[in-house]
Amino acid sequence: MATRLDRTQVVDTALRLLNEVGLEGLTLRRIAKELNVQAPALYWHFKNKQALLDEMATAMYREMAAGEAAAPAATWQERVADAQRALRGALLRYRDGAKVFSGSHFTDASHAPGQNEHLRALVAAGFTPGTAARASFIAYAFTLGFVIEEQAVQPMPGERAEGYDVQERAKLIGEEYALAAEVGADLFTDYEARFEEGLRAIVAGIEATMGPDARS
Amino acid sequence: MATRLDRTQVVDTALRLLNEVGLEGLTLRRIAKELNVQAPALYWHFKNKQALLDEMATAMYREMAAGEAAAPAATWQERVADAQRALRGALLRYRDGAKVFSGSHFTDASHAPGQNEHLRALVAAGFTPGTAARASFIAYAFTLGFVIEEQAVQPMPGERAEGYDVQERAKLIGEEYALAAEVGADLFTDYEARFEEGLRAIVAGIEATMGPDARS
DNA sequence: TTGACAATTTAACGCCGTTAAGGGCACCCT
DNA sequence: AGGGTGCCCTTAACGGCGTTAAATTGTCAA
Repeated sequence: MATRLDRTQVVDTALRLLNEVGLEGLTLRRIAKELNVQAPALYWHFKNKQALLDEMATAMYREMAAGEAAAPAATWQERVADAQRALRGALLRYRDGAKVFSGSHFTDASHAPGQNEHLRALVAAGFTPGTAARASFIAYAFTLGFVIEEQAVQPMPGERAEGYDVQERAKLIGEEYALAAEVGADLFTDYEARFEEGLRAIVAGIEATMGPDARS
Repeated sequence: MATRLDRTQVVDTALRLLNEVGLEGLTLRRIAKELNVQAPALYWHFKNKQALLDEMATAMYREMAAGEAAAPAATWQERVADAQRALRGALLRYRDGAKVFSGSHFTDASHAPGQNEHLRALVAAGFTPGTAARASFIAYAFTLGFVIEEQAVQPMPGERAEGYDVQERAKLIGEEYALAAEVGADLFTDYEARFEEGLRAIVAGIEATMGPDARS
């Protein structure tokens, strides 16, 4: 009935479906159904499920690059922060986005232009290429870990997973460990502000220990 | 034949098996076989597979706490860094350790004492409880993201996953994006030193923006 | 009109997590 | 000593998963 499949169409459908059913529910049969097709048809376009997931991760990366390019950053500090904001935004756009992303490889070189430009800007600011790359990776690791934890608690903006009730947690921990009990709200709410706070710390730390003017 | 099962025995066996077969190969049937038992027997001890994985994550956390307590840290900076070193060590001890850990909940409060003590030390150094908790979470997110990426490239110390050959990557990216191509070695090797470098940056950043003497 | 080849379907395989039902075995009460 | 009780495990089975093999359709060129 409908026109024939192509890779892009499959990837788009799979990403849309991801938000409805989550990574666990994202089966080839379910994706195929959404495309009015039988599951083995997908194997004509993708070697296996992992190849489809890889393509999905690459698509998410492209969305990130688009979001990043929108605003031209003045300083290297803002550029590093903006890149992480764009990455977090792209990951949050999809249920289990961070897990899908971290579990996948890029198969093509479509990330190279953006990455190259990012490094170029840091080098222009005084970083060596190696230091620029390692510093960016540190920021990337922070963002990835942050969003993985964030999405464990808030699968989608506005939703809340079970088992992370702050007051319940406090009761479970008990009075003996009052400090640990009291910080529940600081750990499981207000991710937006806490990400910004983390970004400030990461950028300041890179500046102090790896930056163009670092004393080391 | 053998003596009866208990939860601890199942968790220990599952963790040992994890290193042989990885998270993907860690099936209930395989675990049961290792215990000379049929798969449904495990359901007497655990509500479902996730409950077993949760217990495995908790066991990993206990190993971390043990590794951390070994060395008494002098400054809050060293304490934060030591906690992350211990966490990374615990995650690296198991194949896919970071993924298992990040995908699981603690079900009991056995993490409370260590967490409480950690916060207590930071508060004694001049942090507010909330700031101490948020700063620790930032460091934790970095470590988690770092080890997830590390284990994607090096599933176990000494091993190397396919698809991360530095020279192949450089060839794929091509000459047009020389900077991106050149930093391959900075991104996919020498994780030990790069983790320490990241730790220095994180701690310095926390100190500058959230610490007891931060200007804000 | 026929043949080739791309794209899909049908059928099946072995594995997965999980549930239902029943059986053995230790222990306790009389 | 005998019978019940409840823990712990087995056997059997279910539906669904990713994946493969083979047959089938649709499309377009010669």
